[in-house]
Amino acid sequence: MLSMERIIEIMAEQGLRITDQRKTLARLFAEAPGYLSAKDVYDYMGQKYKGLSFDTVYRNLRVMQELGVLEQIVFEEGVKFKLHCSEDHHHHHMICLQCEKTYPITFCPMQLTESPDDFQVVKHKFEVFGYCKDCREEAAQEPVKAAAGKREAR
Amino acid sequence: MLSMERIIEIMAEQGLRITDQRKTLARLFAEAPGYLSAKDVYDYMGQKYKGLSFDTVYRNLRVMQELGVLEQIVFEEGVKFKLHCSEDHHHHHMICLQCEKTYPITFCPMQLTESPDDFQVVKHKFEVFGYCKDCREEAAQEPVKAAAGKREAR
DNA sequence: GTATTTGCAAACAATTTGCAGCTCT
DNA sequence: AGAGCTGCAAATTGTTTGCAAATAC
Repeated sequence: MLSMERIIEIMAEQGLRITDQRKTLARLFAEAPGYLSAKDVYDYMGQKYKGLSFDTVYRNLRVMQELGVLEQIVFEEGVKFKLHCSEDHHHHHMICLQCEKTYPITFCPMQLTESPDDFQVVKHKFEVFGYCKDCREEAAQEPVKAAAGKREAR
Repeated sequence: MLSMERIIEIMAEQGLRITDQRKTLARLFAEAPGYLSAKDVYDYMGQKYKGLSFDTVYRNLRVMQELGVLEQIVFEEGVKFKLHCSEDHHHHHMICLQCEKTYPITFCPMQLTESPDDFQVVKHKFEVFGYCKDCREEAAQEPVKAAAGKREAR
């Protein structure tokens, strides 16, 4: 995964200016374990920069996404961002519903899927959602939240 | 797949009123081959009902979705609707990027995916996008659009 | 010094809500 | 008749834009 320094470097190489705000943003994503929404970013950055505006957050998220530093995913609950996976081999993710951390799945179902009716495959999406080990252990300690971990897998 | 009559029946059973507009809506979905956005529905319905308002469309889509008649899917381009799959066995879809028609995939990759790190799986998403036979043939006739069919599969 | 960034306000798109009148049953 | 629909206007949410002032290089 990219380090904060490397992110800044990439941005600088493209002629972008390295503002204090962008450094913080780079650090935030370099350290964030999971997905972040625009609001998450705004809330976090807002602590440090009073008077921060939402549009700047959006602008920077977009710039970083166009640069290939961030990847944007559409969840049912909205759009979220995280560092673009640098692994070059194609892979998928297991995503924790609690902490939103992702775990790679090397297996790709596409190899095993036969295309009926001459369907020409262009792209595919395979995502697994659930609870990661850490969150399950945490849940086991807090009886209130434990129930959430009990749903049936399918 | 549900027929227009069956949809109306389901709605009536729940004490919902069967308005002319809802009948048209039911027919639209019963006959639509692919996904429809709220705007698609509005545009179509608007032809017949002048003075139709967007909020009524949204309200009816929501009602039908809560009833389980429609299913809602979030694409990158926005939210779309289609009749809920009545097949009771779990399955996935191939979705045509041109006509948005869907083709069932019986194979489920989840059976073959091992969960590392004690990840407790709750749900998963597997969707394949591409061009269906019909749209490819159409594209082959129209040289302008043919290029769209040439992208690499992965 | 100059091109980029930023915050502000305002625009925008998609969706939801409150309300008064109209319509199905 | 009465509960449930509908259209209207207005509110909400999420995101984008134009502009002048501030800042990085």
